Formats: sequence, C-alpha cells, structure tokens
Amino acid sequence: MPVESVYSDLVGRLLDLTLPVHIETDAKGTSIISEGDDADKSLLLLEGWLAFTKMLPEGETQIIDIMLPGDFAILGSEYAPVSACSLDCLSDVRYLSLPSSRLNRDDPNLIELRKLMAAMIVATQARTAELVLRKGNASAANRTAYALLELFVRLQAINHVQDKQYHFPITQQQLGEFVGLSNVHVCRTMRRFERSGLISHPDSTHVKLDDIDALCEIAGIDLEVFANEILVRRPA
Amino acid sequence: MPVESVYSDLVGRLLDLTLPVHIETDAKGTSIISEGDDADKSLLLLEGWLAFTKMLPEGETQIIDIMLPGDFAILGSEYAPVSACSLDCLSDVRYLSLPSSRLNRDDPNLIELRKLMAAMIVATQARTAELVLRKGNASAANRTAYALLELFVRLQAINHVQDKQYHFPITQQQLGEFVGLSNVHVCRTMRRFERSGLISHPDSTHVKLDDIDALCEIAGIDLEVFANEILVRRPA
DNA sequence: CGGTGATTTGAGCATTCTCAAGGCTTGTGG
DNA sequence: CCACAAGCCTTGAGAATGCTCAAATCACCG
Repeated sequence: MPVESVYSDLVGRLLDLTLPVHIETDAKGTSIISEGDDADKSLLLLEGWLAFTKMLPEGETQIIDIMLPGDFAILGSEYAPVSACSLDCLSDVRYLSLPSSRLNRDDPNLIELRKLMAAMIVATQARTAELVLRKGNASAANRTAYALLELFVRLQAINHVQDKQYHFPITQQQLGEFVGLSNVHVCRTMRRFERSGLISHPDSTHVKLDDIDALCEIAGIDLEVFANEILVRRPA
Repeated sequence: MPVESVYSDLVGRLLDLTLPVHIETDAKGTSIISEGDDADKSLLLLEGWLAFTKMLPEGETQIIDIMLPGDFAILGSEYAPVSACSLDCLSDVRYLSLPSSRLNRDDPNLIELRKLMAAMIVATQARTAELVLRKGNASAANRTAYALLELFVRLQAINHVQDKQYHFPITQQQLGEFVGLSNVHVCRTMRRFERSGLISHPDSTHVKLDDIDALCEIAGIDLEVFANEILVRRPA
C-alpha cells in the first residue's frame, strides 16, 4: 500500500506548495548520508525502512532510530549543518529530500506544515527517549519485546500490519544493533519467545506477534498509553 | 554569569517580539512536568541544570538528556501534546516557557528564531544519539569519560568552564542514571580516574578535567569534531 | 554532636559477551 | 538439476563486565 494515502495531509501539503520536491529512491544497503557530512535539509520517507546509525571508533555500530514510511526527520539545519548520524537503507526506499530554507518561510500553508513537522520531531524524540530508557536499565527480553512492539504500533498506524503480522526486512544482527545486544543474544531471546508461543515467523521476512499481551508485560508497557506517546496525533 | 549575555541573540529575539514571555523559577528537586502530562509548549533554559527523565515500571530511573543554560527544547506540540518525559530540576533554575502557537506565525522575526530553534533541536538529537551509541556498546569508563567531556564542551561554549573545571551539581547516583550505570560503579570508575590523575575534585560540587586528552582517548572522541556535532554553530 | 544523605570499598552473583562450530536458506554457475 | 558459496540463524561453553547487597566512612547541616 502506498503510504501517500495514509500521510496524504503532509505529503499533499508539500506537493501543493509546488516546492522543488522530487522523489528519490535508493536500494537496500545504500548509505544516504554519512556521519559528519554537511546536510542542511530534512527528509520525508515514503516507502521502506531507514536507519540512523553511529559507530564507535572500534567499529561497533549502533542504530539510533528506525524511520518507517511517513516519518519525517531533520538531518541538519543552517546553524547546525553537520549530520550526527549516518542514514542507511534497511530496505529499498523512496523519499523526499527537503532543503531547510524551503520550510521556514512566511506562507500560511507552511504554518500547518510546520505543525505536522513539529509533531513528528516530538514523536521521534519520544521514541528515542524510550530507547535510551531501555538500553540503560532493561533486560534483553524487555528490550527485544519492546522493539517488536514499537515497530508493531508504528506500522499499524500506517496500515502495514495484518493479522498481528508485519514485514520485517532486517537481520538479527541489525536488530541487535538497534536494541543494544549481540546478534547471538538476540537469537537466543527471539527463540525463547518463539518456544513460549509469543511470536512466530510465517516466513523469513515476516514476524507475527501471537501474544501481544504477554509481550507488553515483558516490555513493561501499556499499549494504548505507549501509542499515545510515540505516534503523531493526527488532526481530524 | 548570566546566560543572557551569551545567548543574547535567541533570548533577545524572543523578548523583542513582545511575546507574552515571563521568566519562571523552580528549586532543585522540583519536577516541572511529568511523563504523560499535556504540554503544548517549548522551553528555553536561562540558568541551572534540567534533566529529562523516564522511569520503568519497576522504578528504575533514566536521565535522557541534561539541559544546560541556553538550551531550548520542545516539550510537546499541537499534534503530539503528550510529554514523553518528566522534566526535573537538577539545580535551582530559571527558564522561559513558550506556547507553541506563538513560535509558528508568519512574522519575519520568527524566521530567524526558528532557524535557531531548529539548530538546537538538531544539536539535542546529536547529543541523544551519542548517548544511545554509548549505552549500547561502550564500557563504563568510556561512558563516564564521555559524559564528563560532553558537559565540559557544552559548558565551555557558554563560558561556564574555568581552568578545565566546572560546577557539577549532581550526585553520582544521578550521573549513573544518565550514563546507565549503578551509583556503585560510577563511584568505582570516577575513583579510578582520580587515582590515575585524569580528574580531580577541587570541592564537592566541582569537577576538574586534569587530563583531557586521556579522557578523550577513553571516550573515543576527537574533541573538535565532537564539538562541531553537538553544539549550535552560531551565526556570525 | 547527632542525623541524614552521599561516597567508598569488598564480595559474590548474574547477565550478557565472545569465540567457535554446525545447520539452514538462497542464489549462482556448471 | 546439482554443487557450491555466502550469509544468516542456532546452540554450546567459558569469560567478563557490571550489578546487588552490605558495611564503613565522610560531609554537611541544623
């Protein structure tokens, strides 16, 4: 399903403004931007999964945030033009690239657009805050369950979940880089979930959350409260 | 030193706009906002230290980000009005509270103001990304050295560092909540630094970084590159 | 000078990591 | 259609980092 139908307000507004916007595409594995690059622009993801990543000098990689279709992010701004992260394609992607200067003019249409962008920034910060919380204090099971639920909630909001099941294009290694575990321990944890009947793998690129209540229990979240925090509350 | 002189452009612009802005004050230990509260506003810190915090159900607290004088943060926005974090005073503070609606109008003065705000958001995201990176992969020494250097760089940018030394109003417990270590292990790590001559404590509320190069080595950062990423590059 | 809260140090324990090896799946070329 | 290669998943065993519990010391404040 094209995300345009879901996020039609934001995308529609952008296109209405006749901004010099063109859709770009990149293949899985490509790096759109590298840490330290100059980038005075924002990005709206239309299709696929993107990861903000950082590396320690020793080569350890960390995924800071995963962008899903419809998500918006500021990569850099005029007075802070250095990208703090790399931006890697976890799957094939389509996105809009938006120069900062185009979004900050006096134009009544932009007021509404900026409201939406502010909401997305707040949502992103909320997600990252949850990630930090879990990395600091939580067990491997907690973090893994949380990651599966976060993706579930966000994908559900854009109609990418069917029958508690969604497309999962990343490896256990990458999931580990996201939640802060070794690939080995991700595997153990997921296998444990599977054997307990919490999740299953209909095929190698999908995951199904069979017992969402149990996962919420392990992750320590109330699904409804959680969704309120990390999703943009769309204007009616 | 009043931060107004340093951040005069941002504060000055705010005051110039005759926005209905008034300075608020709160005492150390106070909670300005709680996780889940409605908050459709932003905040500009003038003096003192603030912490964004979150808690797991079991009671484990995590500091997500520390705000220092001059820092700006969006707490919530119209379409994402629920605060994802609590906001606690690590010291006595003075700050401006700014309703979102006031910052998003058609007004030439606001264009420049929004540029500054965008830069602060990017800087905050960069800091948080670094924090996530370190929580995921780094040792206790790395994380502790990093935290000390992050505060050093940020405080230096607002002239709050003298002779490699700065005011440090938080406990080891709180530092642990920030870097994701137990208070016991923070203590061990800091004592090790002290015995190795990397840091010292001129008095109980100050810390001095005696060997910054060694700390950078441990934290795995290049101070100049790092400053470029996490600081706002001020317009000339 | 007692009391409260913070820091310091020790000892044992637990979670997760690293290293290693085997199996499975997918794609490619003969 | 089969053989092989590459990448990913799975499982085991030992090692290490950081945690918890506990107790002693220290600093500040009324």
